[in-house]
Amino acid sequence: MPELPEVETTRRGLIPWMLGATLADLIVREPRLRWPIPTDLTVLLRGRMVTDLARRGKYLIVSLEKGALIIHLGMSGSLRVVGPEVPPGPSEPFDLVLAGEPGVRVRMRDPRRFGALLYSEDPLSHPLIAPLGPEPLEAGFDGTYLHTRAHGRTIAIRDLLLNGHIVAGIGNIYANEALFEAGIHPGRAAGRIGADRYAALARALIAVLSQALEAGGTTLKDFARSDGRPGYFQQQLQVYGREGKPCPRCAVPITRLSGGGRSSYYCPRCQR
DNA sequence: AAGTTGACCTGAGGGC
DNA sequence: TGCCCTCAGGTCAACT
Repeated sequence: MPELPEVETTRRGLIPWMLGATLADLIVREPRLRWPIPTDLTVLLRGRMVTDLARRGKYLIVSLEKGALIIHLGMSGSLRVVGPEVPPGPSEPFDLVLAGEPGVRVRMRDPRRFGALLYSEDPLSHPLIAPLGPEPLEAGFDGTYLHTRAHGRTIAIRDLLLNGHIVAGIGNIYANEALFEAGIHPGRAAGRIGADRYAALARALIAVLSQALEAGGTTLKDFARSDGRPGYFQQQLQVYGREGKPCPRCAVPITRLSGGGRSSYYCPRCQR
């Protein structure tokens, strides 16, 4: 589920609660996520203060006085701030309990268990974080960068965009939306797209991600902000999930290409 | 090296 | 109502 805008929305929602707070406890109800939650983590974390809350791609990095937590929401994850009186549901693997009388906690919900809670002394050197490509909403990302990385490659441009080692934080929704915006067919070989079109694609990615962020992300099914509200960007989706519906630009029906895992949605007329 | 496929999981929705 | 099938926002590991 959560791509860059959803993870960033989550980060912003958590900041007022977590920044400067001390971790009183970690309650693990289900350690079997994508990687097991380390067994000694609870003891390790108690009493440590949160000094920073950052995002890298789709990863949240909770920096502590010493070390950091790395959290990934997988396909179906979300983090919510709840009081101690709220009973945990069956798909809620852990709570990060904040120190202080009310017993406020950050509760992970993750039905498919593709998420992760890991610990690292040096998160930026962690094998999951270090190889990530540039942040699309920061300096250093533009059409020239994409064009260079795509040189000579036959992989479909949609799949190149999904590779976090090329550019961080892009998932299937925003890859499809940006390709529509830029008028590029999702199946086109990445190495056969010119510099000018990569410039348009980089601009489209930045625009789509920024607009989604403003809307609080996209909620198709599972995603909730840290206060429980949904995102609203699904109302602005142009092609994703709109198979058979008219292209907003030319009214030709949107095509869905499944075959091989994740679907591509595109306008067969506007996108080449 | 680059590209493709399978694997990890649960839950929802459609067809019969 | 219920069963079976397909599909889903991610991404690593193991293949070719």
